[in-house]
Amino acid sequence: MNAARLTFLTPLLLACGERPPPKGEVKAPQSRDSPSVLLYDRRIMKSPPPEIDDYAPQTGGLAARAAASAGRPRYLDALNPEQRAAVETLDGPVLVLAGAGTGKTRALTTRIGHILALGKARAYEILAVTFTNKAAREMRQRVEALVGEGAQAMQWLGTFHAISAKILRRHAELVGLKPNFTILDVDDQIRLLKQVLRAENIDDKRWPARALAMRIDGWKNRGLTPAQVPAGDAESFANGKGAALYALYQERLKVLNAVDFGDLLMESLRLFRDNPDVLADYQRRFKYILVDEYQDTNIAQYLWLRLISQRAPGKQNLCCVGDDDQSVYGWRGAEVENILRFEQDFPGAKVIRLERNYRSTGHILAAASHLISHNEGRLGKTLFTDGGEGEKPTLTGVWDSQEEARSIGEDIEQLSRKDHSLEEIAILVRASFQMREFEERFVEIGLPYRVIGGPRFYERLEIRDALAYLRCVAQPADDLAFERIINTPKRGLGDATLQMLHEYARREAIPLMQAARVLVESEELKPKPRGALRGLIGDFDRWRTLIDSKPQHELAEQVLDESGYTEMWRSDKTPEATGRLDNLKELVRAMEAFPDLESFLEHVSLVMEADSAVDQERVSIMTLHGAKGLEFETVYLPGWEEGLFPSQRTLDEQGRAGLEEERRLAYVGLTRAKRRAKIYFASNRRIHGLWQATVPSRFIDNLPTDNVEVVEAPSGSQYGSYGVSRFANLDVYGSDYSTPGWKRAQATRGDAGRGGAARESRGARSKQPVTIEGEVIARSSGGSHFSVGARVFHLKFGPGSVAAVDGNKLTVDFDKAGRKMVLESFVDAG
DNA sequence: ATCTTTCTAGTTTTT
DNA sequence: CTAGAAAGAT
Repeated sequence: MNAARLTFLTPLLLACGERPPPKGEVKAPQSRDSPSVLLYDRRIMKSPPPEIDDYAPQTGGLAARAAASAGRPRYLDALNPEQRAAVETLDGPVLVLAGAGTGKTRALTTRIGHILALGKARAYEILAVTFTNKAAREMRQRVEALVGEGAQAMQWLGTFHAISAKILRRHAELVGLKPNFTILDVDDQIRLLKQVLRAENIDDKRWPARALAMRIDGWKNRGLTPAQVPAGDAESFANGKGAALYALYQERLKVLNAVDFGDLLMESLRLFRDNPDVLADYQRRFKYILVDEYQDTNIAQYLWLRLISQRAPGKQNLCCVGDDDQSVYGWRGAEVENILRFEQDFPGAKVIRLERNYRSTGHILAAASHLISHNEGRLGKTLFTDGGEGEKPTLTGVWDSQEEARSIGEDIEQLSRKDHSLEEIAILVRASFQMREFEERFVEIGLPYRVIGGPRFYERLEIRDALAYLRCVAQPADDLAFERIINTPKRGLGDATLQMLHEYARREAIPLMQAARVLVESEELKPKPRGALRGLIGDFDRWRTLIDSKPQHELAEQVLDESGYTEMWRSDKTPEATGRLDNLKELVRAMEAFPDLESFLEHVSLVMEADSAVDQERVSIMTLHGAKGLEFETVYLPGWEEGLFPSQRTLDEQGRAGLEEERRLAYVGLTRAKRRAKIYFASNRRIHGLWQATVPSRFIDNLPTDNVEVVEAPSGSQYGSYGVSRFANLDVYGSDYSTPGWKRAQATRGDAGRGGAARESRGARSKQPVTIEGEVIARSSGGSHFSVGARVFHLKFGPGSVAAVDGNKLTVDFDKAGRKMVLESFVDAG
């Protein structure tokens, strides 16, 4: 205990003005037992961002200014009373419920500035956790803008995973790891699981490694070790072998000295539980804890926070900021319950609501608020704005997804002609397959666009290959990396050779690289692979001698050239080869910014992203999930159809909770808009290659009539007139609720149909030309039920005969288009 | 060992 | 429909 306390003081002393000693002489803060801890800490000193223990208040900085004017600091004046409360309520647990666009980040960063200004804690005594690297970066920048250079001393500002990794490296030995453990990405994880499955003779056809990976992730999200996996859960995979496979996987990870993302949290939990003194250190160190996007925390993260925030009773200076209405990551383990339960979890917690919205106009806010009010499990907030009413969100029905893209494209061009910046326009889709049609259309009309969220830089094939080479150089025991590149480019080292290496490596319990080294000297291998393998090992040995003498980016270039990897793509004639070569160049360039190879690799494993330059003005196309936290003048929300949005799958798997999460997603979408929100739905959409008739989303019924305007698709549109009649159909479906999705919703949701939907759709109806509506209703309610064999005519598919009838759905064999499932109301008697 | 064909499955995504 | 992966052919 004593030792622990003393070591804890070390950084404190350093902080009081003394410069840290030169690198080589650094005394490890946690030098209790393991020599490798010391080793690691030397490593850290070199890595970015540097550990700055010598923070001193800047002369022109905030602290100084605050001290000078003994009254209330200037920066508080820029806040509204609630935000100010969020900043100034420093002691005890605080939950800030921050609605969309209410200045959440501002409150959070100002709070950090405030703590520093008052001298309540030093920068390195504040723990600030975010979910994404982007959020962390943004927070750092904004704190920096507030307090100057001091923000760099925020060494505990980062993602849950980055901070856990940092803690774990310091105490790796205590959880059976070496401090230089590797962090596996999803790809490695799956390949490792495949090996485990094969070793257990489990058919990875029937039980795919991906599925197991998902389960294991799920367990880790819930903080469950293999032994703690509930029996029922374990049953569900490979006839009850789930938990056992999980255990085997963990064993393999330990052997490889590796962790996956989930382990970063799991292992730090274990570290804290098994080593109360270590935990106590951190509890003492972090005088103030701030958590962003609390609604997205999973159970493991919640447990982690609970442990680390338990200082002396009643002194949990924990401030969580979040919005229960924006919790959209339930499917990957986030627990809305965490935020709903905050007051019970942290007794005496103060709850502060930020409800003044600075982003959207009145109508948009009203529409969004009304929509979300259909959810039940929420803490409840009422957003308001002082800004004007603005334009009403619009609702447009179109014939099919192609017309949707066409129509939105035209709309954007019109805005663009009126000097609307393309940067301020976004198309937010539910699922990424929706993006393609927009891309195709935009390419056609020459509208510059940018797809956000696609495969990220570091996830690309060529980048992963290149990284695997570098990992092998830096880390000869990295089996997964070695395996990845052993035959890339082709060297004639195929399955047979790899199999042999594996067997030998397992028998001798040594890394693959070492096994290769031994086997090359033997006669086990045929001459050809033997020579190739010897060459490869020789290359790696040579590159490895250069680690300390050559800058890492030059080394990388050399490795890629000499291995033949660059050549492989140069001789590749496929169209994407040039792009891949460019990416490799970009990778080498990105490496220059790092002090050495190791710190680069650490950065990459945690921060799987690279920033791309903003060149030209472009429209953004992204998923609703990807749009969280962003804002745009104009937002297009296409694809509001049952089955797509809300997603049928979510409904099937999560029931009512899933529906509410989807609705929150709709809320997130609407609240991204500052001035204009434009909702679209199509009557037909191609799903898995075949055209399906679709039904407008029930969320459309959740919108308030008074704040939404129904508009026709642009008149130039090919199906303009159908657009109107299709929209009239909205009422037909909206009021007879015979769709499968609706029935399911009613089954899962006790109070379904509370009348709201019906009431609202009537409003929408009043805007429609009566004649068309009458016609459509007459046709639909006239009960013209088709029977098997009847001849029918469909606008898109032409003539056909009915093969089967299922409620209002018909299976029709069309003469030209083949067999399709269509809704009864879309066909006429032929 | 590698190239070609066949099959199958198919949200959302960060770390 | 279409990308990616696994089995089959050379």
